[in-house]
Parts: sequence; structure tokens; C-alpha cells
Amino acid sequence: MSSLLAELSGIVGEAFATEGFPSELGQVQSSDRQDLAQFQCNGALPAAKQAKTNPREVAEKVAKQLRANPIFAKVEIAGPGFINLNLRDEALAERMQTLAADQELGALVTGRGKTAVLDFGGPNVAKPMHVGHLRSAIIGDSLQRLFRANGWTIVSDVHLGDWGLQMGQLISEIGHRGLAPIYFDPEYVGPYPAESPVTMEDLEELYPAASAACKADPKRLEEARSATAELQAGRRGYRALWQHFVDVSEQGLTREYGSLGIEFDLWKGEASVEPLIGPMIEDLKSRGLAVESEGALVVPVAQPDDKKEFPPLILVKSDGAVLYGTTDLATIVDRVRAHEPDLILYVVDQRQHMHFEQVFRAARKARYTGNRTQLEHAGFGTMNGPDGKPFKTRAGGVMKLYDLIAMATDEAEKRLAEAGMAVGYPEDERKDIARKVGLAALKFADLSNHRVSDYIFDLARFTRFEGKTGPYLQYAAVRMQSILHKAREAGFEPAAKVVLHTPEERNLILQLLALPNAISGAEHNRAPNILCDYVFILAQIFNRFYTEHHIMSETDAGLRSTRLALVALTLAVLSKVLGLLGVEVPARM
RNA sequence: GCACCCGUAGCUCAGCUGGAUAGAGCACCAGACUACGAAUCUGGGGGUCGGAGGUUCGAAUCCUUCCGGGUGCGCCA
Repeated sequence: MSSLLAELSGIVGEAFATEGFPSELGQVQSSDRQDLAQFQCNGALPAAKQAKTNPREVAEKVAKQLRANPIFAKVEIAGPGFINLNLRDEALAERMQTLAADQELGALVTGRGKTAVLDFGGPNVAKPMHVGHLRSAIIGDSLQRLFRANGWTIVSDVHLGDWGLQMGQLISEIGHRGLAPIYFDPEYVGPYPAESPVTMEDLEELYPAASAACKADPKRLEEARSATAELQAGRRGYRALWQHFVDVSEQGLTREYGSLGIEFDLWKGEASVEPLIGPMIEDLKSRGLAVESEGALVVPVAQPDDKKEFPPLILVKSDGAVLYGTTDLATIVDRVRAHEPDLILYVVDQRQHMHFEQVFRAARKARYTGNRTQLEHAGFGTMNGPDGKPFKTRAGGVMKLYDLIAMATDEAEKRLAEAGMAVGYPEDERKDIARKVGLAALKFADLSNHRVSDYIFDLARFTRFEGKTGPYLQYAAVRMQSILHKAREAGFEPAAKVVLHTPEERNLILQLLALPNAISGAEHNRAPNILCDYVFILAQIFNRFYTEHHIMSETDAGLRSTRLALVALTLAVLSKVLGLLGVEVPARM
């Protein structure tokens, strides 16, 4: 569906064209001065500059044409040459009805026929998910929902970190402790046990121990490195042990992501492209793209216009092991082959920007992207604690995601009780509501920050439910559901044909009609915070409308049915946008 | 040292393909529950947009420079 702004820009653009100016100058935006007008066009200023005339004169010529169009209730020139526009109520009502009748409810078709692979730069195998993984999960999930809504075919891949040094660290730690000797016995040729020798809980203890050991003792680090290289070279026992790590971790991660309401199409990892790595390296070597340097095999990716020295992408370390740049490059080969995507989008911490730039350059140099695949890193900022430093628990450790969600849910339950909400509901339902409310608080707080900026993670603030929060929006939605329910019981129907009367109605419709712009802005900038802003303003405008116009006691059937139609459409839009943010609305709360 | 990101109200943050009087939430002050759910709503105070230059009819937004913070810079991910 096309947006109202696009429609208006078309009309005004035509008027500019008639006066001999480029039609792009007719760009219409919602007014900065809502007290003066609903919409504005600033095109007369650059037009006048170009033609070396007076901007008010140009504006007047354009305005004269616009006044002939019945869509406008008001066309005025203000200030240096702004064209201010108001629409007639009938025109607004008509477009609102079109939006209400649209199955897709204002979604775009920007992605029709296009495919994107979304890489969540997933957590590492054997490590529990912690708060640091929250952003990639929440932002990535919102982007996958948004792109899908706009018609894209999305292939999302959690992309586990399962092939690097941390695997060798774990293996050598287990070897040291003698936990599973059979996997380390080079003589052993029989089948390995189906049961994992370690549980997720074991891994959570083993990994930090292994990591600490390697830090403290260079010899241990050397062992871990060689274990990594042996694993990658295919040593049987190590591969079997590694498979257990992956299986055990995947179970845990599925549960964690599931509790956030996030799903992936693919549970691939770095290791899944292992068979492609050998041939890829051969290919790069034979074409002279990969060269020896300081004992390693690298792809130089510096460009003449670089403002500083740009390090090469290291494919193979001097000890023979590959790095995550190697697997990322091979993964591009794999994805281009499998999906022929238009876009591969990496939702990964902003600090890895340089890494992606290296990989992207190497991929383009080797022409692995074919002729249509764009590579893009949608980085995000760091999450800090209330002190502005990296987030820690009170005990100083890393906060696990599981514990964090539990805290948010508990807080939600407490707040529900305080507010006297959900009293007398069945236990199951109350728990479910608390879960939805707690998650909404977390997700909305994260998403409403601009993607690339760092932000302060303050659980106490996020789980407060006043103001610009997820629960505020859920509450608004629940009240809308409640009105519609009561109206249905009373036999009141929403109007098929809407007739406007008040400023509150007009403001609500204007915000509803701005939906496509919010959606396109969010997609274009890969910025869910634009959706957050949009939906919060929508809820605020609705709440004003709600206090001002009491629907159930309204005796004028026309007013009542128009307002019911507005409630119904607002609820539909609100639910849709919350859906794009991954926020669920309970039936009641 | 070099490169990238950031510096906006007491706090947490939007706005940054230049446009009119810089916004929101929280906090603070004053109001609104005998009506659809007050986790709500109405009104108010609060800013030299880090400093200084420049481009422009017009700069929070673009350029230069300085100050302050974060991050990254070849064998971790």
C-alpha cells in the first residue's frame, strides 16, 4: 500500500513540475508545526534558489494549483516559503477506510521477490547466553519480522560460534581432568557413546575454567591451540566430543531463545561450512588472492583510498587452524549458492565492524557475492550497567539471560499485584501475563534505543511500567480490546463509513495513516526504534482520544460507530507494530 | 599514534539525506477516578544541542579544529 505522504508528494510534485521545477521538490512531510498545519512542503525554497527568484512567489504559484484539488482543506504559505497543507476530513476518512480494508495493513512491498539472509552472529557453543546476547536476539528478531512483513523472503541463521579456539580450550580442559578418556585415546576405533559425557551445567563450569587456565599458563594455551587445529583437521575423538558440545548447547539455546519468543530458520554454525573451506582456500590461492604473510595465509584487502593501514583477512594461522573470518567468508559462499540472496545482513556487535569490513572486501574481491548479493553489517552498541561500565551482576559475574528473564517476570508479577490487575485470574494465565509483560518491558527498552548507540541496562528502570514502555503499550491494547468486547456485547457495530468531528479523531487518523512511513523508515535504516517511537505516539494519541470521548455512553449512533471503527483500526495497527517488535499482547491483564 | 562511533533538559534517550518555536519518558510542581480498565489523562517549570570557527537565506543536523568519553587497530570471537 502506498503511503499518504507519497500520495501528497505526488500531487505537490506535479504542481512543481507544471511550474517547470523538478517534481522531487514536491516532497511532503508531516508538519513540524502541528499548530499551523498537518503537512508541509519546503520545496519552494530550493526551487527559488535554483531559479534565482523569490521563494514566496514560487510557493504561491504552486499553492494556486493545489487549491484547485479537493483533497486539501487548506493551502497556505508561511514563513520564508513553506507550503502548509491540511486535508479535508472526508479525504482523511476515505484513506482511513482504505487502510482498514487492507489485509497487509500498511505493509510495504519493498521486499517482494527479494531474499535476505539474516545472521544473528549467535552465541558460542558451551557458553551460557548472557545479557550481551540480548541485543542481537531482540534486534535481529525484530528485523526479521519487519522484513518478512514487507514481503522479503528471510532466511535467519543463529550462526553459532562452534569452530574456534574455545572448542580446543574445552577439549583440552576435559582432557586434563580425565573426564572422558575414550575420546582422547588415539588407538580407539570403536563407536563413541551416544550420551554426552558433559551436561550444559558442566560446560558452564568447564569453559570459564579452561579460559582462565589458558590465560594463566601459555602452555595450556598452546595445548588448546593444537587441540583446535586437530579438531579442525578431523581427529575422530575430538569431532565426537565436539558434536556432544553442540548437541547439548543447542538444546539449551533453543530453550533460551524460545523463552524470548525467537525462532530461526537455520541452526547452522561456523563448522557447517567446514567442507567448503579447503576448496575455497585452494581457489583463493590459485587465483593469487591468498598469499603467505608472516607464516599465515592471508587475503590482503587494503584499498588505495584507505585512511589508515587496513589489516589483511587471515585465512589460516601459522599453526594451521582457521579463524572466524575464514568461516564467515566460506559462509558467504555457502549462502550465495544456497539462497542467491539480495542481501546478507549481519546483526552483530558494532565492535566487530572492522572484521566484517575485512570479510566483505575479501568476498567482493573474490567475487563470491555473485552479481546481486549485498553485504551489510547492522551493528549495535554495547549494553552497559548503571555505572556506564560493562554490565555485571551484583556479585560481579556475568548475568545469564535466563536469570534476567526470570527477574523481569517476577517484577511484572509483583507490579500486576500492586496495580490490582489480573486478580482472580487462573494461576496459569497470571503467570503467562507476567511473562508477556516482563518480556515486553525488556524488549521495548532495548529496541527503543537507537541501534548503534551504547545504552545503560537498568533493570529497575526497565521494569517500571509507567511512560514509554512495553507495558504501557500492552495496557493500551488491552483497553482497546476491552471496549470492543463490551461494544460487541451491547450490539454496537464499528462504522463502515467514518465521519470525523473532533481534533482527537483527526490526530488519531493522521497517526494511523503515517504507518507506512514508519515501516519504511525502520526497514531502510534497519532501525526498530522508529517503530517504537511510532507506536508509542499512536498509543498516546489514542489515550487522549479515549479520555476525551466516552464511547459506550455515547448516544449518537453515528459518533459511536465512527469511534468504534477508530478503536478497531488503532488496535489492529498497534498489534501489528508490536508484533514487528516481538511484543505479545495478552487477552487481558 | 591512527581510524570509527558518541557528547542534546537533573537522569535515560529520540531527532542528524539542513528548514518555522529542539522533543519524549522519568523525576519535580499543580490538577482529573459516582462513565468504556488511573500501569491512564490535562497543565507547568526545566536547554548558550560539549567549545570555537566556517558553508548557507536557514545548522542539533554538513565542513574544519579543539576538549571530553567509548570502541577498534594481523594469527581470540
